[in-house]
Amino acid sequence: MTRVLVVDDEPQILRALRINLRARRYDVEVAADGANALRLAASHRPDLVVLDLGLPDMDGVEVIRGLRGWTRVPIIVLSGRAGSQDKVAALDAGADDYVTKPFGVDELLARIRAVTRRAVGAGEEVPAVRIGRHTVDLAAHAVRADDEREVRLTPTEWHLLEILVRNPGRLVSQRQLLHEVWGPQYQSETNYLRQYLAQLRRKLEDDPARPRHLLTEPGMGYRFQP
Amino acid sequence: MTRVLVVDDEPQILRALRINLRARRYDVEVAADGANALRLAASHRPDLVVLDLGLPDMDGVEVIRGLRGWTRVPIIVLSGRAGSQDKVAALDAGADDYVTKPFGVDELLARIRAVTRRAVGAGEEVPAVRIGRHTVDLAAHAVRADDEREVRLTPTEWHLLEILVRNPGRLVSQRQLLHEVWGPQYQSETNYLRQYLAQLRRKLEDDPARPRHLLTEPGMGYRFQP
DNA sequence: TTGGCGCGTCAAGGCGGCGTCAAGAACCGG
DNA sequence: CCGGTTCTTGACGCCGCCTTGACGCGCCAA
Repeated sequence: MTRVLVVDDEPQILRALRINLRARRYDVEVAADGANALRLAASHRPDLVVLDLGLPDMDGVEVIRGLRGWTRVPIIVLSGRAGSQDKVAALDAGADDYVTKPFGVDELLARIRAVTRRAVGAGEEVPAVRIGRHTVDLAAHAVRADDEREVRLTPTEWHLLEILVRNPGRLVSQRQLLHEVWGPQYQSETNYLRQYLAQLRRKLEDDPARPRHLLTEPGMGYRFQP
Repeated sequence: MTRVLVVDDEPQILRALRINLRARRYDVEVAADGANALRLAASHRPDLVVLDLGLPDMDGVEVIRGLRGWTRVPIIVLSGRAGSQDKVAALDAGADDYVTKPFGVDELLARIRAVTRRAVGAGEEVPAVRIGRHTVDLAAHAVRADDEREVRLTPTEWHLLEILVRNPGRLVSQRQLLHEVWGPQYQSETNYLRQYLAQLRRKLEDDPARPRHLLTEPGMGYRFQP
């Protein structure tokens, strides 16, 4: 059964969605604010998140980022704001769809079917990989050495490592890395990549001079080798 | 570069989308009716289809079904019809997103990024090809020998190999290879091709002196034989 | 038979890209 | 306001990739 996490602060919408989704044989969890949403998502691992952007405690886009830090679960955004800026921000933060209130329940259900249909086969991921003597736990956003010592990574280092780890064995182009970490206007500043890859190797690889997991493909990009 | 097929019968919309997408470095093909859309999709294998539902020759939902019969390429529907029924029908036929006209270009671009982002690594077909004792994985940009050893290719070698492999069994002319790899101003520098084909054979063929997969067609071009 | 063309092969040089170090700028918490 | 961390920018040596030239061979036509 498909598990859905519905995040909204308006009780009547929460109730309406719960009833409709339960009737369609979905397994429904609900949260009324961002903090609870992130907590529930981590503990219950839903197959889909329906997220209202107008939450009392934090910005909806921040919730998206919080989820995207460790999971690729489909996210459908509900919002009263129909502005182009809001849509672009939410979608680029990692949302899969954006529905403007007021919305038809039929339409929302169809969009739910659309995103979940595509998600099957994407497969559950293993958010814990090993690099040298270290374990990278994407879900916990932490790196532990074998001797229990924590390794600290800066935000940029995390962002970079995350992209590479999410594409195990695959080459990731320099352009793609620059785009995703520094923004679309960066595309030739490869010195950034050299700098941060060196940092990551220093912190993670057994022999930073001879990386075995964070590999350079000269002229093309970088590759994480499990 | 991401290939986009835009299907619309209104020339001004076609033109606006083509300009905007080209400016964002998308490779754009256009079609004005459903029959041409299906034909172009089959021959050019786009990474994304933007489809107007109001076509002169056939119903848009039929186009979606025609595509879904053989490909999981992401489909974004454009439509002037805002009715719930139309949205549900298109989405359930296999569309990934539904945008109502008039739409903001920024929003459409964001939705394009959203669906393509999800598509990478998901439903992609697995273009893994064998040459001699080696497996060429185009998606991962990697070559593995049967004994698990990685074979490293330079960017130019990759570029060349990719063109040949994407045209299995077909003759690719020297001019086309030079154009695509070195640029339009190169057309007679066949020594480059000799040089790099020899490299590829050395790295991939069992007996580089007697290639069985990377074949020369004297005076014309080269051919990849699966 | 002989010449020419096209292809495969080898070798050498230039140069761009990569890893590295270092220092200044920007940012954040106290 | 200050100290520490993080990010940005510049410089430099070196390795490897791209380019280029030269040579031999086989095929075809004259």
